[in-house]
Amino acid sequence: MEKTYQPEQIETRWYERWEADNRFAPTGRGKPFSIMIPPPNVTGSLHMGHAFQDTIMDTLTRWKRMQGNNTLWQVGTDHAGIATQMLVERKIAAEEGKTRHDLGRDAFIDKVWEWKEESGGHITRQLRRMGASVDWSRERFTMDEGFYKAVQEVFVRLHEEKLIYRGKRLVNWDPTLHTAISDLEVENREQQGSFWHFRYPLADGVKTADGKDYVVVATTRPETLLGDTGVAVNPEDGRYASLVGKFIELPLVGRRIPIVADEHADMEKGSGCVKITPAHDFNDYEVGKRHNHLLINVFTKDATILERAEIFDLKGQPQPDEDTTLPTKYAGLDRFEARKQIVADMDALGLLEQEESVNNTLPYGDRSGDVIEPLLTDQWFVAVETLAKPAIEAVANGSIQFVPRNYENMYFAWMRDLQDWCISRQLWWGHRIPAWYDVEGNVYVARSEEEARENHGLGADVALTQDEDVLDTWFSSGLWTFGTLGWPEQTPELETFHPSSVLVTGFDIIFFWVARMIMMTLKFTGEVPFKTVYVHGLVRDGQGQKMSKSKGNVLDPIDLIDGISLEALLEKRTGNMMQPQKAKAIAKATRDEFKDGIEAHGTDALRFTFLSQATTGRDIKFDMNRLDGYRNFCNKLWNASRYVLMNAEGEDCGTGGEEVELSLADRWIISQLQKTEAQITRAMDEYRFDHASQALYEFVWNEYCDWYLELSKPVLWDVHATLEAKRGTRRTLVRVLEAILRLAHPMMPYISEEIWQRVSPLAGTYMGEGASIMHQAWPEADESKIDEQATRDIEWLKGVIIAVRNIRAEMNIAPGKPLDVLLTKGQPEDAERLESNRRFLAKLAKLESATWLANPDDAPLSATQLVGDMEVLVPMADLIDKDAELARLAKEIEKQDKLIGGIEKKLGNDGFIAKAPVAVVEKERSKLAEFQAAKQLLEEQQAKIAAL
RNA sequence: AGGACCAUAGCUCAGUUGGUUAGAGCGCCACGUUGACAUCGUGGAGGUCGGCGGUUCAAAUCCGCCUGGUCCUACCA
Repeated sequence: MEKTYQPEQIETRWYERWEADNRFAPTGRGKPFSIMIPPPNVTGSLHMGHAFQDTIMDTLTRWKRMQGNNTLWQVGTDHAGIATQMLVERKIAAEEGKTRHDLGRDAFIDKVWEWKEESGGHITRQLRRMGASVDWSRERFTMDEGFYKAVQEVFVRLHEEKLIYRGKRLVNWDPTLHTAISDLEVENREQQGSFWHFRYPLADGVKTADGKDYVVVATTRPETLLGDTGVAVNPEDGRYASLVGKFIELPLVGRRIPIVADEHADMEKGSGCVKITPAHDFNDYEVGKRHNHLLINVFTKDATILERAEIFDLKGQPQPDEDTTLPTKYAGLDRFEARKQIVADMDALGLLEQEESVNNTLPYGDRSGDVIEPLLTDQWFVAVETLAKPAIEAVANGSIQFVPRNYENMYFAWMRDLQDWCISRQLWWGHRIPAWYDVEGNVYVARSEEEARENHGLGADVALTQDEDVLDTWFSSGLWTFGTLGWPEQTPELETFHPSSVLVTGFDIIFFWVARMIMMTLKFTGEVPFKTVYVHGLVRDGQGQKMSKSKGNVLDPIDLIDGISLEALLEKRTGNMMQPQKAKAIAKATRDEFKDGIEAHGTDALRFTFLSQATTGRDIKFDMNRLDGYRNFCNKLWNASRYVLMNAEGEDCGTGGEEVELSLADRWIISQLQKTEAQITRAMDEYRFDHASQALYEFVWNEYCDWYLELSKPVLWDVHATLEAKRGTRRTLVRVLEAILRLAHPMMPYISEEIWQRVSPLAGTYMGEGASIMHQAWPEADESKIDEQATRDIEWLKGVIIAVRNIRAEMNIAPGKPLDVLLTKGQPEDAERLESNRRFLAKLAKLESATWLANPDDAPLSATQLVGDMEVLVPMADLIDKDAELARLAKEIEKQDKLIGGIEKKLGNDGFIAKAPVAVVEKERSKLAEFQAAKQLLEEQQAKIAAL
């Protein structure tokens, strides 16, 4: 073995081997366990959030596989409609100077497929680097033929049940991308804006109660004035009661619009009057509905002003008889230009009462960066109310459990307040809506054009055209768990692996994906999509900032694995930026944080870091220092294994079941191993990967390496040790290490496999050529091997060793100088303990001799330490530093005093004695006795030294 | 504005049903090249558990208020 751990030499090799040996596929034996990967964007690349999530899924999968489950981790990618389309549009613009419209729909779609073929492997290659044990033979893509079938089927069936309908409604419109987008794709950003207070003149000579011939309304979007259909006042508002039913003469437009009473108007806000623009505001739409207003749309799809308004009733029917006149001067103006112009014109008319500066939050499209406009368009919707009921029930009755539990509240909160879901997108890349129109605009929903004709008796002479729009990506990903298993066919996979066992996902998409999956899956399979939802936090940078390309703080997991030079990192972060002006600041921040670039750490260390940070919190501040630490941990494990192999290979390890003699250390480490196995299994059961990783770390480093390996040396290097003793120690060394490797494997697959291949033959668990740790049994704790006596004895031994080391450090005695040590007082068994552990003591504490002193009064002048109530004495007649020792003792006594004081206070409290459980009181009393005894011994020692 | 979550060592985080001498890793200080490992070893320093109040014999832990932070919803007249 190499002297240090070199991950790059083993990782890729092992992954290729596992994949070639088809180790990832379900075995077909055991209880089914399945995880469906949350599909990443096919043309995207792996970010830290993916890497984190994939680590958790792989750890679960490998663990369940080792436990003998029939395990499927199914992988796949998402077509990510808008993101992918934009990417390809930008690419053809750059390379060919063309738009998608220049190419036409079919040619453009071909381009997207080409790009998918070219770049689609990127993210799956990265997944492989992370060690993901996914069944590649079952890889799925949301645009696959089979999956598209499922999508169509769902659409058609929902439509048949009238749970999908088409309507003219307000949606979040992205004027740059020309499509509706979901709430998820809207980012609310706060900023400085203006609030314009306008005077709206009353028609017909009407006056307000205080004699004015106008009312004041305020708006942040003056351009929507053109589409106003009324002014609302609160029904309780005495100031305006007389105006209800009267009219306004809408400035600039001249339209007569009514004043209505509606509780949407808040008496406290502004003047208490609010303008109503049902076609351009979600709240106003509701108000308009209550008062039967028309919808007056004044925007084009580019959010410029129309020449003539488009007027519809609330059912979306055009109203050809209405007056659509708009002022000609605004026609064609961009909404923000129109805003300026309208403000200026109102001002010129003396109707601008005030311009107020306010902070307000505006919706932005997260892809385009454009301000989202509520716009009236024809869209397809899912009526979610009936779907939501069983979905709420499934979580309420425990069929689906969230981990951590508190996310269930978030789920319920959202589910209780559902809006119908707009599923159509004005894109080209995606699942085209299975609906056809004839020339009259009648719509036929079917699985194909043929079926549409058949079902509706339409002859070949009737021209049909398919809906131009595609479905929201979340619509198809809502079908992910069952659509990928072959539904609507009743496949064996569907039978075996659905419902899936666990969904691993971030809390940010609970609403958009998790909730919709639950609704759709219950509806179409009658089953929940998954039994458990493990919700993790968001990976942030070391400062707690969200990682984003525009902030220039993203880390590529692969760079943490392989390392990257500062230059390459700078290029990655500042090259090809959307906002080049930020490059300088980003470069500086990057130089400050990574002045020498990033070292290679290997996949296992990265995975272990993620797991150790997988706590129940919502933010995961990625910690480079911990990454370093866990790389070191890998090295520790590596070197411990080197030691074991050096001492075991070619030696008698008792593989054949030969007689052995187990030392105290052997019995102790075996006992500790059982506890660790139980601990790790429990932590995994509870999804506490931080606890699991810590338990492993602790056992490997602080018990196996720090103590057991050291304790094995006196046996192995002792020429007088019996054959059985040496065999016993070697057997324990290799068996415990072999178990460690199996425990580590789900978390650190590569290093555990690499070492296991060498260790397992020695441990007698080798299954022959071609065996892999991947399919070995998960270690089960054996209670009968827990040896509390051994634990106590080792604790005693450690106590003595630490006491001597402590004296050395405090007294400035060279670490290598052999010492003569005396033990005295203590318990009757302590003398025996000394006898049976002399060789361990001698080696680990570097003693010349260790002697039991029957009569404490015979003790020479010494530096002392307490181990329980036993004294460890290092005679120091010649070299004692009186002051140092007195100072040390004083400190110790002070510490004891503090403890004693605390307990005395407790015991002095009558209420405590009367009300606390007896066991608690007893415990305090025995602690008090212990501390007092210790203090007494220290004081005796202090007196002795002081008398010098 | 409403709601949720969070606040523990210099940093990143654990801390079960209230009873622990409040822990870990990293960092820091001192010492150390014995044959697994300097990606290491040994020893050590460092916390009034955000603040105030309450419940209790007992609070890091339960409750209330305050401060600070994050997120969601809403407002965006």
